[in-house]
Amino acid sequence: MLSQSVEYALRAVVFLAREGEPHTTAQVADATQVPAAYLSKVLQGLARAGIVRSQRGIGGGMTLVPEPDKLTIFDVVSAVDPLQRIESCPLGLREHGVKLCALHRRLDNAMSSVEEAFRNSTLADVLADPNPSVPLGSLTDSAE
Amino acid sequence: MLSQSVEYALRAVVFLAREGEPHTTAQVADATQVPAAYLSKVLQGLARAGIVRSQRGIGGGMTLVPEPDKLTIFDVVSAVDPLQRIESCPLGLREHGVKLCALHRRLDNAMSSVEEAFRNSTLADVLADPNPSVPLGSLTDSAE
DNA sequence: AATAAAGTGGACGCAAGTGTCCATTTTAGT
DNA sequence: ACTAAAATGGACACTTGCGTCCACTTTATT
Repeated sequence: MLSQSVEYALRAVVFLAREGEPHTTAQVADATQVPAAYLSKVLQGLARAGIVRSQRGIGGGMTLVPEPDKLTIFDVVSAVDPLQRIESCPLGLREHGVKLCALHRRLDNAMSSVEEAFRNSTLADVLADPNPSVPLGSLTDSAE
Repeated sequence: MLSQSVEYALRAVVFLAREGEPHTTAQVADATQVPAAYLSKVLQGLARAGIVRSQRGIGGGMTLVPEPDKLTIFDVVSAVDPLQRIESCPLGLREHGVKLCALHRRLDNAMSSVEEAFRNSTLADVLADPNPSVPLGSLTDSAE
């Protein structure tokens, strides 16, 4: 339902939010268990969206731009692979104007609940979650 | 987010539920604005799942098997392209046992809300929806 | 038995998502 | 200036979802 790219992007963003300092793509890839070359593309997308800043050369790497409490899961999803809401009836029938038919109304309501849940989850929320299982095998704390 | 096949399957099922009588794939395709040859494959999937019964030969066609109030959107989605819930952390880290980390807990909660919404929508509900926009350009009533 | 209507199955083509590789560019440090 | 580190961009390969086409089988009707 959510694409691989979204999954990778979220892992990367959580990692960067937790670490704070700039990290190279290779480091992020290693910590998040994502193919480095592919993650590179995903991060480029995040950079274009202003979620991440990239710095070339020695000492460079990727840094999270927004404060973790200002960045939501929805923002990340939107940057990589936006949730597609159903705006108008896919049948394109004139009978259905702006209003959605019973079926698509229900489908879009489901999308809406997902969007809402994502909008209400900031990165700070995720990091602060009491759940003992850490979001990522934190490289620095107790990597293996 | 939901696949094209799911969209097509739902349109077909709504149509069949509304009509009652057996209809050929061509008729369903025409009424639902779906490529006939492709719809054929989708319907085969629904037939395998027992949601639809197919009858060959003259006078044959596709018929909905369950009563509309016993068939949910969830059933149709599951038959065609099941919602994939997140069972265990995709990272496969031993630290995370059965429990999901904060990130994936949130992602799966979103999936969960979608599943719940779909489980609570029967085809009968969809047909009975007060919404003026009909689910499909009903072929029989006022097709064009 | 012949015929026409209908679904079935398999092969194929196309596009998009995923993933890899490499040459190039930018940049910090010496 | 030189070098090493890092991101960037483009080309390529693989897989999957979407879609088409056609030969084949099943079946009702005459």
